[in-house]
Amino acid sequence: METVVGIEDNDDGRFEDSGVDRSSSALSSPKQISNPIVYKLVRVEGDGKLVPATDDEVMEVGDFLEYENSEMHVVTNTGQSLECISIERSSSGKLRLECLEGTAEADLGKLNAKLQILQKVKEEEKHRISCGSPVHSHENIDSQCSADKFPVMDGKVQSETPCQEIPSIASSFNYTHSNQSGSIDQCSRPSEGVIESGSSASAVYSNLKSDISMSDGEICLDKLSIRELHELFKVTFGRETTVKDKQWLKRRIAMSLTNSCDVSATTFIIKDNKIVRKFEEDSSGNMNAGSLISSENMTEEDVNFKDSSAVDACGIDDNQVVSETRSENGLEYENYQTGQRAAKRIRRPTKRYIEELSENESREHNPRLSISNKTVGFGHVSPTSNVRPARNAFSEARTYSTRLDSLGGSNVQIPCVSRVRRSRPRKDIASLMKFHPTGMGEAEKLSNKLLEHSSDAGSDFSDKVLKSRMPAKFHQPSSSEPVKEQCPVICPIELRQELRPKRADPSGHTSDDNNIVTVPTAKGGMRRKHHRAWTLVEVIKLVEGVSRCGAGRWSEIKRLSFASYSYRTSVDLKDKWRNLLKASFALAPADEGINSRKHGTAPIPEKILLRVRELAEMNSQVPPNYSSSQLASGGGSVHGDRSGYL
DNA sequence: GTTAGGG
DNA sequence: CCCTAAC
Repeated sequence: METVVGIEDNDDGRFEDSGVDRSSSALSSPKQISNPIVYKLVRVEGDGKLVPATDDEVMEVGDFLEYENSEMHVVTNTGQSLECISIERSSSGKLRLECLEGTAEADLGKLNAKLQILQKVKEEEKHRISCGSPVHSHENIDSQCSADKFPVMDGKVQSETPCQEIPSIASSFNYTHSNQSGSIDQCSRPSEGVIESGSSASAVYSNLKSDISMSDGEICLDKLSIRELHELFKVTFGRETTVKDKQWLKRRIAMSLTNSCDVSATTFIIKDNKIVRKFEEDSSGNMNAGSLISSENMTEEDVNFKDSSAVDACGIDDNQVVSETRSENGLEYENYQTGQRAAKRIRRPTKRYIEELSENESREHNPRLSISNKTVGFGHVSPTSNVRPARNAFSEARTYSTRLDSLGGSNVQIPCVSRVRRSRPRKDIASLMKFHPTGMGEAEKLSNKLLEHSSDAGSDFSDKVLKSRMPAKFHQPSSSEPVKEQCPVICPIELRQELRPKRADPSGHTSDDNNIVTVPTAKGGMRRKHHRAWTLVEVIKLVEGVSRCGAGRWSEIKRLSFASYSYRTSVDLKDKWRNLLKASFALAPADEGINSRKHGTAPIPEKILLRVRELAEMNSQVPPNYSSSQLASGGGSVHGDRSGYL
């Protein structure tokens, strides 16, 4: 299920490349895997090296993971990110980052938190590695944050409103990327899509890193005794843990912290002092946390954090700020939890709120997408720990939403194709046609052939052809003997049509299924509009049906003639008939019989129109506009008895 | 549920 | 094609 990725920071301040890579890879890998995120469990040695977790450790982790998973779900429900990332900084000075992914999907927030943590860690590493000097102006930090947000925004979705959490996440991602791409060579991952915006962000990030770089003090959850961890856990989760696994506890706490980011920043009493101090000491760690937090919202606190972090980097210590910002250490996390929870909680709401908003918006755009987002956000977070910022959906879910997969702090943007398809039926049909040789085309061909036989050869395959042909056919019969001839003609047509319908049906179904285009209505509701052009065959059928059943008996006509056309409703028939009627009367009386095909505008064969008119007359459906005179002109042809037509 | 009419 | 009123 989940593996824990441990990233160590050596006191040296450098990340082991391997370690980083692992983390990144692990993170990245998840996206590949998609749902199941597999993390490698790594243990951080005292020296800061990453050591593959032993079976026992794995077991522990597994328990932890499971446990977490259960919790994770809860967390996810709460809106927290599934993954728990705990960053520990051992006294030795190594920073340990643990990422846990519960089976449950991680909330965006959690992911964000993770990412942030990871970023922080990375940052710290970077700092250590690249810069020993921590000093950077907060501006940098802020800019970074903002930049991160933006990038994130871009990457995820073009969310107009920056979501605190999301931004934070984004920032975190960015950070990670930036770290990876930029300062952190260690991170195997090259910054990718996310980085785009991140580039600037990365630069900033690098700055941050420098700022963040942990000077010395590291707070390590590791340092904490199990009991302490338990307490922290209890405080964090409100329940006691029986788990004895320190790592697990750490992770959990880290998770809570991540959550806590959302929840509260209050420092943990027990560890607060240590943590706070440590945080203070470790600007980098705090910075990370701060960045996370800040990312969520550029709240004052965040700013403070950043500032503090910056300050810390500079050497200035803001205990409070530091504590908040420094989440890396378990202590820090704790602090966050306790102290910042409130802030985080506040933020969370914003997040969710934002998400919801985004979702709503996205929904408006794409219901499905929005839904998916919702699911993700609330509890359905995909195992992959995908973070979908509402923004993604928000941006334009339709086309795609970028999905951020954070694994082990690596951020991946995965474009998600919105479920909603707006392609038109035709396309689908075309596609279907491709797939199904026998599709509409053939049916049409058949119908065309029939038509050709009956009347004249329409060259066109498509409806146009049919139509063109049809008129001739109809025309002949109508001219000579509307009833009889028409019947024969019609019959073939119908047969063809029938054939076609079957074939068409698939297409139609597909269209229905896939092609349904949802159009946002002014109301905001989605309106599914699947447009299927009426084919000549259909028109013919309709005419026939009307002749048989009489106009107005649409349901019956549908049953009889359009049984195969699932996509044609009685209303559709009615509408079409209405249009036909209109068209038929619109035709110049003189032209009626013969050249009926109007200018190219009216694809419908004159003959058909004539029939329509006849039928209309018979049924006295003549549109008011068209005086009887017109009908009269057509009247000659009109004679056809309904029975005859039938 | 179907039909008619309007948008 | 969709929506709604009316039957």
